[in-house]
Amino acid sequence: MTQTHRFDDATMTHIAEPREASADIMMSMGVRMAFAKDEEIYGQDEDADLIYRVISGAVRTTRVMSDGRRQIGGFYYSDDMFGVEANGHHRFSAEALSDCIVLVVKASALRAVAGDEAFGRLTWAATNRELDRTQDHLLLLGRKTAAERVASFLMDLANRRATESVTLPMGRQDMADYLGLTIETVSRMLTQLQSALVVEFAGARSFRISNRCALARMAE
Amino acid sequence: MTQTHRFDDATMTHIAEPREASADIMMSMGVRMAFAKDEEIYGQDEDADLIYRVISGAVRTTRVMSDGRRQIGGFYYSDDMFGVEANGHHRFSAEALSDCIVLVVKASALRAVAGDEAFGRLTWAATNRELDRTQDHLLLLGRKTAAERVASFLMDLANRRATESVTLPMGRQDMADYLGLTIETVSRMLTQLQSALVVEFAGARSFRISNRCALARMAE
DNA sequence: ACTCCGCCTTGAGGTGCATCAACCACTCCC
DNA sequence: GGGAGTGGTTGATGCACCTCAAGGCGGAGT
Repeated sequence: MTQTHRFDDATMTHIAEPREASADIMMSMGVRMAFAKDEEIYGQDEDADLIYRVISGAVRTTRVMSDGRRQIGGFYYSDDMFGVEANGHHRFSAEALSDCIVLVVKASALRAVAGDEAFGRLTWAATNRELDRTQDHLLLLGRKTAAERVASFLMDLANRRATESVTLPMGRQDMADYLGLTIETVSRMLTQLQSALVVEFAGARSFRISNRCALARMAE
Repeated sequence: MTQTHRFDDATMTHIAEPREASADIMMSMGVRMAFAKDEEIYGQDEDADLIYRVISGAVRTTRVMSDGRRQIGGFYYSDDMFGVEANGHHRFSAEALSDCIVLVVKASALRAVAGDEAFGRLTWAATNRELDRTQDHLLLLGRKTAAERVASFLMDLANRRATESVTLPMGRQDMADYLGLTIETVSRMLTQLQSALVVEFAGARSFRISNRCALARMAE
């Protein structure tokens, strides 16, 4: 979990400033679009001339294999940018995790107005945050046990939020497809974490960390 | 495997030009360094003011958990750049896969000489290729079976090379740590692919694809 | 040739997670 | 309230991969 802390620090320092600087421009140029839960925002292999930013709700990016196996690349919450691609096409598809509102801006237009400099900073920061997250995710999928994956996931989520009680914006299937597990295993690990008095659930979608050290230890 | 093809195409079109353009500058500014097999090139969490490029031999990047479990992030071969970081520190460590020669350039100096423009293109291209590879890797680790992982790996390797017979530059342990498996499982899958007449090995480190379609199908 | 050594393969057995199948808790709608 | 739908949990069983333990094989040194 030192990885995650490092990443969070980076978000605070390097990225917050340029993100804020260009945020106003995005806001003024962008179009707000509403998406219903599970609605597709863009598809895998589609051309990507738009960049996106979550205003409210949450978004997931997914890649699906021919036989239906699904891998979720990431979750995006308020103020997170997504859909920034360099090669001009999307490598994942994006779907609304819940009903949500997304700010959509035409990349070429943003570049023209904000200038190459600011646009570059913006996309660079987004891409880099993405790479960082993906690399942590890689270790999780490659080498962590089911219990560690679930613990890591809850830890990450709690770190983003900073509130006492955390709401899970996604269902078990989405957690499973992010963690490379099945819903049943996710469920079992969650009850296991509860009986170990590490986290405490109020309903299926809301939890509190009872023992942060223990959770960090379990996340490796 | 469409993913991988897409990536290869992208390398050819988008990236080849700027990479070549800045290559000369890197060559002229850089220092050639030799590393012995398994020698560390840089360490995880070290500061990153240098960028690297493989001249000969090969390199791996790794992340190690406290209890010794290891995940390999990627392999780098001739002309591949690695070690390009945005936040100024390395998220993986890098080690020589074999005796190798690496071109090392100070990032800040390269930027000063080549100009922000060219430097930006170079690092952007490198980061983006990295993200692309890592995202494919994510699906592999999250959702593919052992057989599919090994098949994908051989396919990728063969696609990079374009020669009839392909030499594996790494041992079984490195393959395993890249694929999220154990050496035994990797070995078993390899013999399985051989008995299915999909690939043919000449010794442990060299193979030929006998049936490319079958291999592609097995890689999903 | 012989032996040593690192690397790879093969086998036997165990286990962590998947699979299959109930069951439970909510919510919605009549 | 009853019934149906949706999402989550729990249990029994199976299997894919891991673990542990022997070999086999090829290169380097003598």
